[in-house]
Amino acid sequence: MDIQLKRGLLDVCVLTAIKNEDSYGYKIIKDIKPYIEMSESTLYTILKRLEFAEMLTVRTSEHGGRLRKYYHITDAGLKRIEDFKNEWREVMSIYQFVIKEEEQNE
Amino acid sequence: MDIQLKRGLLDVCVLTAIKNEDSYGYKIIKDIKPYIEMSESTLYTILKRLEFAEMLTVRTSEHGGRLRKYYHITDAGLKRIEDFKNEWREVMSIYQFVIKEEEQNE
DNA sequence: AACAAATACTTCGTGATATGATGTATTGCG
DNA sequence: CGCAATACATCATATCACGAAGTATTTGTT
Repeated sequence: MDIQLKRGLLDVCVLTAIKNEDSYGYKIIKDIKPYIEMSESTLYTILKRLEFAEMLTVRTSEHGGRLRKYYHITDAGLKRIEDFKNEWREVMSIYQFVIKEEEQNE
Repeated sequence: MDIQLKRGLLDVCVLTAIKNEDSYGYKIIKDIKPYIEMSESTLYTILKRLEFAEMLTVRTSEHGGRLRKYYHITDAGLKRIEDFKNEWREVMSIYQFVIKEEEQNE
């Protein structure tokens, strides 16, 4: 999938993945995979960015001898998802513009 | 509108704007404006990129004493629009993922 | 026991890109 | 004359996705 097209979706996908239940890096990637592919370096970059933006909080926890960082969504994170939903109308109108012009030639 | 969300749409919007009729920078911005805002520096950067990628060709022409560069879409440009349309299914599945998870909380 | 694969997180460098700021130059209008 | 509109160009900057490479443990598999 085109990188540029992904850019506007990745942050919201990650937030969605932790919305109903706190989750950790490795699991987030696997949960999102059916919808969108994301490398580890990309995910951890995003998680750091979202933490800095206070859209999620982090809690470190031991699990089977391995370190795990659990991410928890904040109100700002929830609002981010709402904003995305509201902006989707604009996105669809742009999509319609592309499709409409297209049809004139078919 | 969120910059990241725009990134995947701008190129295709510009190509769509010149698809049915050759056009020039200033007009493209005005035609697209109802759908998506774009500064001049952004547009000319995009036009140069699309020219380099051979998705459009340029023809300079005099018009009322003023210089005008007319942009004409190529087959590769048309294919770019087709690819965008095909990728839209993936985009919508991601959108559904966000919406679906959302509904579980409402 | 040896080895691979899976789990889990981190850091660094790079290339792509949207945009503001700034500049040049002409036409048209009041 | 002055200003907005027309029309294009360049530069510096900040953001960001990603590959590469690394560290470390656990869980199969042979």
